[in-house]
Amino acid sequence: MTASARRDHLVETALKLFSRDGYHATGIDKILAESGVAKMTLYKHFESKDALILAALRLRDERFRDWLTGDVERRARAPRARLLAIFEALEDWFAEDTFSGCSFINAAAEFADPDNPIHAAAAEHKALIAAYVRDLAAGAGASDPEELTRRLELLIEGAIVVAQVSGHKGAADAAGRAAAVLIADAIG
Amino acid sequence: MTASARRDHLVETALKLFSRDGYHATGIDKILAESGVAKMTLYKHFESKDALILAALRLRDERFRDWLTGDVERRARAPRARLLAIFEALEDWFAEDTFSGCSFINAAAEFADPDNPIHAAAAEHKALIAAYVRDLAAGAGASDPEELTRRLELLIEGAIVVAQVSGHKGAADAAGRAAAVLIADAIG
DNA sequence: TTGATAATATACTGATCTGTCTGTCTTGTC
DNA sequence: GACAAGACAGACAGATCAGTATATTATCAA
Repeated sequence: MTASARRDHLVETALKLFSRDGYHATGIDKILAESGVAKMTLYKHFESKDALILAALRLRDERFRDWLTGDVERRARAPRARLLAIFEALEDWFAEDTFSGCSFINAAAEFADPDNPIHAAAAEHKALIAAYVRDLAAGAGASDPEELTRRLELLIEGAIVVAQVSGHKGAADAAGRAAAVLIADAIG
Repeated sequence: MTASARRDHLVETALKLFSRDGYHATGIDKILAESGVAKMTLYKHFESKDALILAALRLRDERFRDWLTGDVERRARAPRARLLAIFEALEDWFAEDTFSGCSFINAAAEFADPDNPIHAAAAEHKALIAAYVRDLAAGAGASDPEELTRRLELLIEGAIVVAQVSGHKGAADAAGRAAAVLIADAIG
């Protein structure tokens, strides 16, 4: 196994455990045992646990946005339909048996200080998602794409939280219905 | 100081630190140092740290719902107006300098297992909030109060998350405007 | 084959974690 | 004032935490 493949495997394992068990609750040793990587190898690639967390979040960000945009673009073609397709995609996500909320919301919860780089990475991820929504909202002809984006973001984040905290997997469905109303109001 | 006052002070301190720094990141020793209570006193009142977390969440649930309903009822009288007043109340909450998200969302993030009593307490809190919204939605004459409640819940949770993760304190405002649209759609 | 590179296992810091134990001191009550 | 209950401080257990040091083994190119 090459060095960069080992690094990737480490980050992959870290992401899985951080997402499942949380950031503080997941110790370095558990990640090492699960990945079969030596401790010195970890600290050759990353200067600290926080740096590993950041790498895991970067991987998650990349992977999640690739999946979301790909899935949405497969489901629908017109921007307006794609806005609604976001919520169909969310529904599939919530139904995964490994679903345990959004890694970024969870990270921001554990690292509450906005100046913490981990918290900042979470905010950055949300900003990138919002940018994607904004493109679609503008393409759909919303009179105020910014405002529509803000509103749809609320539904997206709300659906994620309700699905995770209360276990209502139908949250995405309800969010989709609410989104339809808000989109109609914003476009006419 | 009487025994129950000491217990209350302990729970109070625990709630403050858990909310500010997180549940795993806050050690028993820090709570004891901050509250000036001896370790044995803690373990006389609570059998474990988890039991203390549960007590802190119970206090928070009680206090938050009292504040929310009181604030909403002070702001408006008609059920429909009260539904909108919820978002004005949220705005004030987000503006507090100690605001660091919802203790229950954060707890559910750190204790992801739905069977964990702490996670269950978070779900219970959200169910009680939803019940309050449902009463208002029914009183406002919504044709489907359940559905309107689901939708408003998404906006409420979404606003909390956006305010915390992205620091957009205006999230409550946007949520209120979206709520107005959804309420008009649900009532006419 | 040789030499360099890199990953390995293991042991070790020193701190911190939850939870237990002991013995002293304060408090309230009769 | 005597007594009992409860809270105190502080040491301790045993585990785990992040991170470092060392010495051995595997890999791979020249």
